[in-house]
Amino acid sequence: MSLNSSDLSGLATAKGLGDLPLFSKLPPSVLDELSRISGRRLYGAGQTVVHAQEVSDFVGCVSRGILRVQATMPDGQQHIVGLLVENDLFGRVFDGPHKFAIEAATDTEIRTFRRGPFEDLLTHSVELERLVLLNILNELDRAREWMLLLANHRVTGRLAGFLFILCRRWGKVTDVVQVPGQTFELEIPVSRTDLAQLLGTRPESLSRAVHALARSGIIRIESPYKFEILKFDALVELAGGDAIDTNQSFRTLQQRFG
Amino acid sequence: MSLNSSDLSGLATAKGLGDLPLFSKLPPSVLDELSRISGRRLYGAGQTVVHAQEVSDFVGCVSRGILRVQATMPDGQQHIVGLLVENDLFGRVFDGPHKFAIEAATDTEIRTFRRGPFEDLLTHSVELERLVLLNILNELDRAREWMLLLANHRVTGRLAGFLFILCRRWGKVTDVVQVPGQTFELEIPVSRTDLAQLLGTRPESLSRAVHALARSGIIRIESPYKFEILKFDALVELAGGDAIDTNQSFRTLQQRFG
DNA sequence: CGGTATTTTGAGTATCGTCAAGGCCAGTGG
DNA sequence: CCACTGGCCTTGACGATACTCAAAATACCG
Repeated sequence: MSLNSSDLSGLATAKGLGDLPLFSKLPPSVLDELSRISGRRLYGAGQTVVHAQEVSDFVGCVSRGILRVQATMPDGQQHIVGLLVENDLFGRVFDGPHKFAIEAATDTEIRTFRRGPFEDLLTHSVELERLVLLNILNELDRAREWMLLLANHRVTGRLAGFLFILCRRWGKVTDVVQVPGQTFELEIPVSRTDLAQLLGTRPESLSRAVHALARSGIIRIESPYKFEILKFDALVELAGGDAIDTNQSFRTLQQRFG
Repeated sequence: MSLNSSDLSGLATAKGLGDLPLFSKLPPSVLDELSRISGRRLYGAGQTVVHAQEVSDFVGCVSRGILRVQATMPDGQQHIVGLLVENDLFGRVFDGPHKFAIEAATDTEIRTFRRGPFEDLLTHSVELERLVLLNILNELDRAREWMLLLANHRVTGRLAGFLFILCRRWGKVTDVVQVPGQTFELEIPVSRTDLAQLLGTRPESLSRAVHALARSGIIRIESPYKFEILKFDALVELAGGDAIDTNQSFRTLQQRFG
């Protein structure tokens, strides 16, 4: 996982957008410009990438690891409102300060683009503009999915919906989901406290919910951060009316993995 | 920020975009193009503007009334994930089908733009592009605010946060908020059932919460759909850690209204 | 004025939050 | 190498809150 820093110097950085399949379809000239204003950053788990209210001077893209988008309450508590994984863009293009803080949930590598030049490039490249627009639009849909998830009244239901979304959304992210045979293996490198905040509950209740799912034979707890999904349809049923169209999403998932 | 409509008569209103201050700062040529591909539509309360999974042929902007963005569950229940008010844009630019249905919560008038030409215009006009991008970015932030709101464990807290956000966000929307002296008068033309879904609870619990707030002297119930906010700070306190930075938002609100 | 839909209220039950204690793991220091 | 310590996860018991079901009151509309 550790990247040798010497690999990053010189040519690797100049032409090194190969680690970002997100941009792979852009025209070479745009890629060239992008790589020119680009840099890499590494964050350890828990480090802050962007502070709330900060006017950051860069736009970022996650190339490895997980970032959490969170708000700090007046009383000091922190609530997570989103997670960013591989190929997720973040940054307030054309806009003012960030309204939420961004912290590394795991050791994370991000690709940065200087904001000013990126905005210029954005106005010149139709392709890049589309890319960014669609990315934000998708993020909006995901946020709304989260709202549906949080609207579920039972903690087990919210947890089931969460696991379901993870399977669907991060199906291709090797860090998080593996597919041994017919079951999924999820690794969620987030503390119980964080996960509880994310699902709008307390660590104790979340723990009970996790073990309730395990007792029902729906999941298997390999470690506190590693689950195996045994009964996918039961998960969907528990999620109840959580996801937008569980059926369609499930079909998509089945098509992808057989 | 209020633009006299007569000021626009030469450019915008002549072509009929004067009702949309959102676009007022765009260059005349773009306005011209916009009005050329534009139309008006009226919807009665309850009518569907866009079906879920539908690939709509237009991009819309609310000029009057309230739209609700909602998902239909497998069991038939409907959950609201967002509300659209005056000057809110909606539509999946460059993208596939809508993931959520859009219905009129009240009698609503929207301004439509044919999607293809709008996308073309978007790629040609930097200003319009920025406008759309910022609009979506703001919507994303609002969705995340909603997540914070829904993360509150008590129904009264969620309701308080909801009322707070309404005051802050629709402070200028005459349809919803009036400012008689020092108190706010909110009109929420949404059924209790819808409101309950929006806040992740049941109509009964919501009703109790509303009357609990009334008994505490925080609000006054004028009618089931019309409240007067009496103690704003108490509202904020009940919302607890709901909004991102209640303090700053409150200051903004105070500055706006004295 | 009457009929219908919506809101409100009430009583009982389930779920969840809270407080407290125990167990597991990793890092630390003797 | 082992005991200790601290953090995190888990478990248990209790109280508060919210959901369910049912009925009454109110508002809305013709």
